[in-house]
Amino acid sequence: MIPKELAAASSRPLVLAILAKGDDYGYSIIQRVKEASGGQIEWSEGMLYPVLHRLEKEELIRSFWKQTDNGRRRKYYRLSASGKRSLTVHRDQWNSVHKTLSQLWGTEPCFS
Amino acid sequence: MIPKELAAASSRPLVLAILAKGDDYGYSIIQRVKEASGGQIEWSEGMLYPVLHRLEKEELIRSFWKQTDNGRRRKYYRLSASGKRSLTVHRDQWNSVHKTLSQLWGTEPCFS
DNA sequence: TTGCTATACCTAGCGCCACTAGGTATATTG
DNA sequence: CAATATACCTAGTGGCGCTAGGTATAGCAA
Repeated sequence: MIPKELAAASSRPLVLAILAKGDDYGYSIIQRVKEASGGQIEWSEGMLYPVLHRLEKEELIRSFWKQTDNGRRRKYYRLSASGKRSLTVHRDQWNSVHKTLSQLWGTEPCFS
Repeated sequence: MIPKELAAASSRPLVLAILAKGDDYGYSIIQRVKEASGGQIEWSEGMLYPVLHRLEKEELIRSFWKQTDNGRRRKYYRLSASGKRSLTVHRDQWNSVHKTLSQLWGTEPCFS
């Protein structure tokens, strides 16, 4: 279980990172995060959708509707140019904090 | 500049990690964090003191007053047994998220 | 037919927490 | 005798995860 503060800090970077790999929609993003984290991170819909709406409002991502074969509709999101830039900023900030924490924990800092 | 969500996620782990190295007081903790982060993380007092009070309320840390030579008083904090346990939990949660992010960013995950 | 589950979207209200913007007090320095 | 650094505190605000609901379609089983 990931505490809410850590969830808040990682939600934007995670969504941006996933969309950097290709367009995706909400329900699928939740499953991807769970998969990528080995089941450690389990997002609720009530957590993700507001994040997506905020990112779209900030124009870091754009949305468009798509129909599947069986008629079910999905709202896909695509990373914008500024979203790509934002992703690297988030990554640098994260790594900066991670380096500090690793150092204090007495383990080797991770420069990746 | 570290965004507020990332600051929120790292404040507890950072304070616990610093106190794990020895007793310390508020004003000094702010400087230690700035130093340890290479100037990247600059905490305000209005951010740190509530954190310390919360941690004390949760009994993860304990406080005691001390007089310096020049007569100025300082409120020192010490990590409790449950605080030490909490530190490792925070570290594991952090590393879990970090591993996921690193993986999605396409860099080698950091297992430290 | 009638549920039940999975998929797929949405939001109002609550509570936590960083941050702003103040306040108090003492020691040092110009 | 101000200005700065040290050292503590807190009320109010806004952002955001989360709970707990809602809507709707597809597929499957009783």
